[in-house]
Amino acid sequence: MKIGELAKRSGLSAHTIRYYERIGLLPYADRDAGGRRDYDESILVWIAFLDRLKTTGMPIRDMLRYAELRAAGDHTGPERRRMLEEHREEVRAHLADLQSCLLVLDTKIDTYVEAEQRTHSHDEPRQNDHDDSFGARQART
Amino acid sequence: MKIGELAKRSGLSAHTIRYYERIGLLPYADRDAGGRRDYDESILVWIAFLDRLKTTGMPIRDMLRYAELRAAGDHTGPERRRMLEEHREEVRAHLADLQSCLLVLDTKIDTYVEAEQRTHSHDEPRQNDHDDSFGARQART
DNA sequence: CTAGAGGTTCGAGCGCGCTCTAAGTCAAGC
DNA sequence: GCTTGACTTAGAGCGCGCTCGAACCTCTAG
Repeated sequence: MKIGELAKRSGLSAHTIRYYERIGLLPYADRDAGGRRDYDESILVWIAFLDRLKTTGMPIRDMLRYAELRAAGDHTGPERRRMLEEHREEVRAHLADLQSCLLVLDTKIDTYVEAEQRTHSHDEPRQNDHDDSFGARQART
Repeated sequence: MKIGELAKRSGLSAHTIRYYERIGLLPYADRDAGGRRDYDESILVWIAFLDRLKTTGMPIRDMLRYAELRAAGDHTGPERRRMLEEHREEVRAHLADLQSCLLVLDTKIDTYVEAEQRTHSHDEPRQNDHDDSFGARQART
């Protein structure tokens, strides 16, 4: 598989794939006679895993560390495990954070909905601005 | 309240507070006789709200848009509501994403745990590398 | 034989969200 | 009066994660 097809199948751009190889996130790919990268299906699994790490907010430098440990051999398993466990805790914490923010968003939206309902029933609009306001004080954007 | 105290109480740095004012996320603060910013307690509520938006991944340019709408007056309520609703959907989607990644992480960690158990019981270590491997192929980091 | 699609390398550039520096002002305490 | 320290401004710099441009090469179809 050439880089273009890998790009399509992995969702990364060809540019990004080359960049990842450059920094060591992806292995140095075999080249064909013309010097072009030729990939094996198996790379997709590794990219998918990297994607999970990325989605969950792991910085590239940590993914790199993980990749290095992996390349260093089987005996680094325990450290890789530790990395993932630590990361998992961070993800859980972030998840909890997001959930609590969601609740706040919900109530905030409710406030707007109620304000609109009041506006539609009787003709006097009202303010709901006791919380996140700075309204007219900010003139220039 | 001076900027230093606000920094402590809001968790932002004084630098960041000035930066937010500059770009319009925070209102232009009143200055005292000596030209120093003097804040009212109420700013904390707005900062807390911004923090939620930030935590949930809203880019600054969108927060700015929200702030502008707010400054534009009460009639922009519906659009602000729309923004928040849209944002909420993104947050929900991201949350779901994270949760599914967490599951993958869990099973990945399990794999490592099992590998370690095998290593500890009989002396022959084993590989678990059918998935995210590129092991020895990557030499130079 | 030629055109065009898609590949190569190297290195510069970009968008984001801060973060920091420099040079100066001001107010309080010794 | 002098020092200290928190503040002011304008503007440069940074770390991250790409993203793109330039110049060149190679394979394939017509």
